[in-house]
Amino acid sequence: MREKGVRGESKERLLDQAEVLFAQKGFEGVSVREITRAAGCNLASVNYYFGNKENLYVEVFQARWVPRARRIHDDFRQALKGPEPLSLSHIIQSLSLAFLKGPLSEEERRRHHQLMAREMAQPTAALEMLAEQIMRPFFRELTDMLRPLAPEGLDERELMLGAMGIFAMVLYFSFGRVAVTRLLGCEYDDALRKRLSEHIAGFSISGLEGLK
Amino acid sequence: MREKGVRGESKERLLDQAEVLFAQKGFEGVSVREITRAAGCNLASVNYYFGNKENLYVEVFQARWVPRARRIHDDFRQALKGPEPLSLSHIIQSLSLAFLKGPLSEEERRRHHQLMAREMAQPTAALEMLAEQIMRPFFRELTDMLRPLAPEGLDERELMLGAMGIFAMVLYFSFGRVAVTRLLGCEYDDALRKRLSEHIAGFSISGLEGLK
DNA sequence: TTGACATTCAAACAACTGTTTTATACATAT
DNA sequence: ATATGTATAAAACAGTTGTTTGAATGTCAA
Repeated sequence: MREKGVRGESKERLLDQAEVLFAQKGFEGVSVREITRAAGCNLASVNYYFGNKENLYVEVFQARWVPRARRIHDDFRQALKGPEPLSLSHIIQSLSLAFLKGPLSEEERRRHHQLMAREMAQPTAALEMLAEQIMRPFFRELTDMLRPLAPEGLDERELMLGAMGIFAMVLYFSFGRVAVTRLLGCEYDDALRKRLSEHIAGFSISGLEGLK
Repeated sequence: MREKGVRGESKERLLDQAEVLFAQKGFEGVSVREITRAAGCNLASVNYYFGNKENLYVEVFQARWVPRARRIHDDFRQALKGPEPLSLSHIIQSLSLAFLKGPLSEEERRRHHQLMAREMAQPTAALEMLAEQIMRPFFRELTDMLRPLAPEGLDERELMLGAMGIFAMVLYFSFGRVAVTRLLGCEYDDALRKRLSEHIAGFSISGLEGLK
């Protein structure tokens, strides 16, 4: 039916550019004109493909954010595959590494975390979907891994909170990079990222083990 | 000179309502008309008192956010005043308590953290001022307190990161309440807040002590 | 070639944006 | 009484917003 090279590419370009701009300036901070201009499409194409601006926003999460999240989770699982038995330290270190460095490029990672941070600060229809499809299953998987290793007698919810605390720091140090560098008085380069990742891992391991 | 009862109250009402709305929907998400309507003022009053919308935004931080931050910090210092010598546990517990419960009402606290979270995700002229006037001095004060108690040989920057990690969790569990409750599957009530505060304190104490 | 469908485009829509203007009221100080 | 500075008010400004329209493409199967 459709064979032309350009066919269907507009929709993808729209999703690409919309993701970048939404992450940068938020839903209200970007205009449809800005998105279509960046994507090299006509103004009407957003409404043609997605019905309206809000649907495009949700679709950005569905078609871009979710796959990226799956890549991170896969990267995390891969790091745990090995002959040696799982240790608490190994799990947490792999976890924070997967989110702070992981399979994404520096640019992708910032976009990913920023979109997530925006949703948390001002939830839309997208968060409902993310919680259902990604966040809840992943946290379940994670706590299932941690449970047998955690100090015995540890509350189930305490375990969940521990995992969320790690994410809190990852998100904070990632999307709050401006504040971080301003406070530390240094550049946000690879050296700092490495340091941050080590810090979070070390902090979290002791933190989790102290939850008894 | 001015005696009229209503005199000067418009400006205060504008700041009040602007803070609420900016926290709720962000700078671009709120219109000047919405603010003035909520404040019961004329449309032109924003430009009359503040010159333009952006100045109003910065002034919200200067006139509302900063004093609130000082109240929290004072509350923290007050909790540390006592005959017994300072312990690491005491400091961290007081710190997370001051931010998670502290002197603010539940409503104020959410506004406070949300405004901060927005600035971190998308820094404006306001963050420059906050970093200078509030964040940097407070973190300095905090690290000065922690230094003699921390495990010796601990990097200065490691100390700073530890303090920031605590804030990360406070911010996360506070402004990300929607995600938190959705994941935990429970209401964000006083019981949960208490639990969160205890968790962060416990987690952070072990975390900081493990940074050697 | 025909008809059907998918896609792009420029133009227009009404509604809303931040800001400015002009006029009016009011209390005070001279 | 007059002038002064402060505050409120309605109306208008020019520009942008998301969305819709209708015509013009191009592509495909019959």
